Amino acid sequence: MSPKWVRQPEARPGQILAAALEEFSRRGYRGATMEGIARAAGVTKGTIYLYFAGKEALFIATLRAQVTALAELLPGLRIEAEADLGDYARTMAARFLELLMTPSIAKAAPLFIGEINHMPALRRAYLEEWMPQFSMKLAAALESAMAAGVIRRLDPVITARTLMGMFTIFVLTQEVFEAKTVTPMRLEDIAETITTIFLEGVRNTR
Amino acid sequence: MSPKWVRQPEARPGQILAAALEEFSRRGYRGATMEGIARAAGVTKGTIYLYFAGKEALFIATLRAQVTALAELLPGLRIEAEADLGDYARTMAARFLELLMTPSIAKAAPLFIGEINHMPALRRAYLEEWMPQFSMKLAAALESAMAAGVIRRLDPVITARTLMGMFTIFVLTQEVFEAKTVTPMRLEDIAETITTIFLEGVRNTR
Amino acid sequence: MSPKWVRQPEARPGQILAAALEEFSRRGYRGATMEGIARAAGVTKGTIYLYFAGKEALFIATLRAQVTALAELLPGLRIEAEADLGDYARTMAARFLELLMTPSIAKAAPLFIGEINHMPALRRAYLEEWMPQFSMKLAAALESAMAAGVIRRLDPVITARTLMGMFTIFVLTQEVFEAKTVTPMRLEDIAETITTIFLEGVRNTR
Amino acid sequence: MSPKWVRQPEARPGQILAAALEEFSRRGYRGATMEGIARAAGVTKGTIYLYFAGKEALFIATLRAQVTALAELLPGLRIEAEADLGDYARTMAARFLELLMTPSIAKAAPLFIGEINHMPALRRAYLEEWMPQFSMKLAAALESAMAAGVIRRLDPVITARTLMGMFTIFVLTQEVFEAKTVTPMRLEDIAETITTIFLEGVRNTR
DNA sequence: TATGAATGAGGGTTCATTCAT
DNA sequence: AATGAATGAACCCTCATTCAT
Repeated sequence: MSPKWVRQPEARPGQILAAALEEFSRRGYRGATMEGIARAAGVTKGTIYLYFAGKEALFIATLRAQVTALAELLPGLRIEAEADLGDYARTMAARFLELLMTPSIAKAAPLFIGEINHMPALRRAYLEEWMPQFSMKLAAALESAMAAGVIRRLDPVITARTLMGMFTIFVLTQEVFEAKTVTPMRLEDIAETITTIFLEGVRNTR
Repeated sequence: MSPKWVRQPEARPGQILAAALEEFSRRGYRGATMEGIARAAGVTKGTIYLYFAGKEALFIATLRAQVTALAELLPGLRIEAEADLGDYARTMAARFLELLMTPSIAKAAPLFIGEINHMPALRRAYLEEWMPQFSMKLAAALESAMAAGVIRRLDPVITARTLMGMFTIFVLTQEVFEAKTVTPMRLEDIAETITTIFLEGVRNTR
Repeated sequence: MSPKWVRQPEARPGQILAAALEEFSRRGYRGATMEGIARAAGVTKGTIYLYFAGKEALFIATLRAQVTALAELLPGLRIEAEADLGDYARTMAARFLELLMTPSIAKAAPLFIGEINHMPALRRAYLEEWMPQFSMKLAAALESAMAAGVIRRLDPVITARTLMGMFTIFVLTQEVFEAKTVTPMRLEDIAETITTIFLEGVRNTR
Repeated sequence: MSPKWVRQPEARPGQILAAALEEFSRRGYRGATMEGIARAAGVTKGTIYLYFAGKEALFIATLRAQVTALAELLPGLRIEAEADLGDYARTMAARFLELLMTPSIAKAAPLFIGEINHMPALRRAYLEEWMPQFSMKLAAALESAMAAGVIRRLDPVITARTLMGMFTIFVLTQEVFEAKTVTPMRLEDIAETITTIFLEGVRNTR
C-alpha cells in the first residue's frame, strides 16, 4: 500500500512557491488563502508552516524568487560605443522585455505594487535588497555612458527611472490591465518604440 | 442642547470618499475597514451604506473621484507647431506631473494597480470609462501631431503608452515605493528629463 | 403644488397593518423589514413608529387584526338537532373553510405558529385573548351537543381540537406548504371529507 | 498536560445537530445564533463550518435529522382486515403519537412551519424528499384499504391529509402553543379520540 | 403628522494559525 | 515530515430604532 503522503523536504519549498505565485496572482494577497495555496501545491495547510513562517513571509519569499530569477537572467548591462549603440540597445531592449514578460515575473509586478505600501517587511526587502540590484545598476551604467560621452548628460537616476518606467508601464498595461486583449501589441514594436524614443532622446547630438 | 448629530446629506459622500481614500491608501483595500473609514469620516458604519452599496462600490467610487478630478484638471492636450513644441511640451509635462503628484491622485494609482486584477467591476470601470478618457485621447493627439508632421511616425498607441509610462513610473516610484525619502527628485528635473527624452525621441528630424 | 405627503391619521394604521401582513407573510417576521413594510404602506419608516411601538408590537397587531376579522365573520356555532345535523354541518364546514382560506387569514396562521414560541407577548395574546374565543367556544358547543345526545360523549376539549385540527391542517398544507400547486384540492371536497369523517365519527349511533 | 481540545470528527456532526435543534427551537431560526449553537455544542463557531455550509444548511440538516429519525421509527403502515381494524388502528395511533411527541421531533414541527415559506431550499427538501415519505405513503395505504373495501371510498389524498391533520394539530397545540401547561391531555385519550373519530368516519358501513 | 438621515449593536462568515494525531 | 480538525479574532453588512428637520 502506498503511503498517503511522502516526505519531500527538498522539493516542498519550490512546489509551494510556485503554487503561491499562481494563487497570489490570481486572487491578490488578501484574496489568496493558505488553503488554496496548499491545495494548488498538493500539500495541506499545516505543511506550509513547516517551511514558511506565515502568509506574509510566504508572500515575500514568492516575490523574492522572481526578483532572483530576473537578476540571474539579467545580462550585465553595459553600453559601450556609439557605433553599435542602436543595434545593441534594440537587442537588449527586446531581450529585457522578453524577460519581464515571462509570465511568472510579470505576475509578480502588480502584487508587489499592491502590497508594498502596507507591508513593512516587503518594503524593507525592496529598499535594501532588490532596488539596489536594478535601478542603481542601470543608473550606474548610464552614468558611465554619459561620462564616456555616448549619451547626453542628464540626471542618471532620473534617466534610469525613466527608462525603467518605459518598460514597466508596458508590463503593467499588458499584464495588469490585461490590455492585451483590448489593444494587443507586438513585443518587437514595443521594443522598437521604446528604444527609438529613448536613444534619440539621450543620444549626444553635440 | 446641541444635537447628537447633524444632517449633511450633501456633504456626506465627499467626506466619506476623502476618508476612504486615506484609509484605503494607508492600509490597502482589504486592510482598510468600514469601521475605520467611518471613524475617519466622522460618521458611523451604517451611514456609509446610505451612500454606497458596499465596500467594493465605495472603493471604485473613491478611485473614480480621482480619475474625474484628474480629467477635470487636465487641459485640452494639443500640439500645434514645431516652433514652440519644446517650450509647450515642457510646460505641459510639468503641469501634468504636478497634477499626477497631487497627493490624492498619486495615492489612487497603487490602489488601482493592486486590485484591478481581482475586482471585475473595477476592471470594467477602467476599460469602459477611464482608459478611453486618457490613453485614447493622448494617442489621438499624437496621431494628429504625426499627421501634421510635427513628430515622427510611430505607432500612436504604443507611443502614447510610452509617454504615459514615463509619467506613471514616477508616480509609482515616488508615491508607491516611497522612494521620495530615499532618492528624492525635483519635479522640474523629472519633467525636463521626460520631455527631453520624449521630444528628442519623437521629433521629426527629416 | 401638491404636498409631498398628506396627513391621514385615520387611514394610516389600516394601511400599515395591511402592508405588514403582506410583508410578514412574504418574508417571515425576521425577514420582513420596517423599511419594506413602510414602502408597501406608502409611508416612511418613521411613520410606523407613530402608530406602533415597534416591530414586535406591529406584528402582534397584524395577527390580532386577522383574529378579530375571523371572529367577526364567525357565525355563532350551534349544533341543534340530529335531523339536519349532516346538512347543517356540511354547510358550516364549507363556510368555515372558506373563511379560513381567506388569503389574509390563511397567511396569518404560519406566521403565528412560527413565532409564538419565541415571542412572549404573542403567546400571552394567544392564551389570554384568542384561544378562549375559538377552541373554548367550540368545545362548549360540542359539550352541549353531547349533553343533548346529538353526538357521542367524548372529551369535548380533545374533540374540539381534533375538529380544529382537521381544518387547520388544510390551511397549513394548502397555504403554508403551498401544496396547492402540487396536489390541488377543491374546497368542497375538503369540506365534504372533513364533515363526513367527523360526523360519522361522532354521531351517536346508540 | 491535557490537550486544549480533542479531535472528534465522528461525533461532531451529531453534537452540533443536537445543539442546533435545541437552540433553533428555543429561539427560532433567526433568533438562534451560530455562536450560541457552537457554545451549546461545546465547540467554537468556526467548527460548525467544517461540517455545515452555513446557518441555513445547518437548519435544514437539523430538520432532516428529525424526519429521518421519524421515518426510521415508523412501522410499515398496513391495514389488513376489517376484523381487527379498531384495535390495530388504536395501537398504531398511540405509537405514532408517541413518536411524534418525542421531544426532539415535536420541536422540529413549528420550526419547519415557521420557515418553509421563506426558505426555498427547505421547501425543496420537503416537497422532494420528505412529503413523499409520509403523506404519499399514507394515502397509498388508505387507497389500498379502500380498494379492499375496508374503509369507505373517499379521496385518498384528502383523507390522508385529514388523518395527518388530526395528529399534527395535537403536536402543534401541545408543543408549539405549549398548551400542555394550560389544558393538558393524556396521550391515550388523544389517540382514542382520533382513532374513534377517524375509524367511525371512514368505516365502510355499507 | 411625517420624513429620512444617522445610529450602533449584533450576527454570519472567513481564514490565518495552532496543535493533537 | 505531514495532516487536518479546531480555534478565535476580525470584518462586512443589516436593520430596528432614534431624532433632527
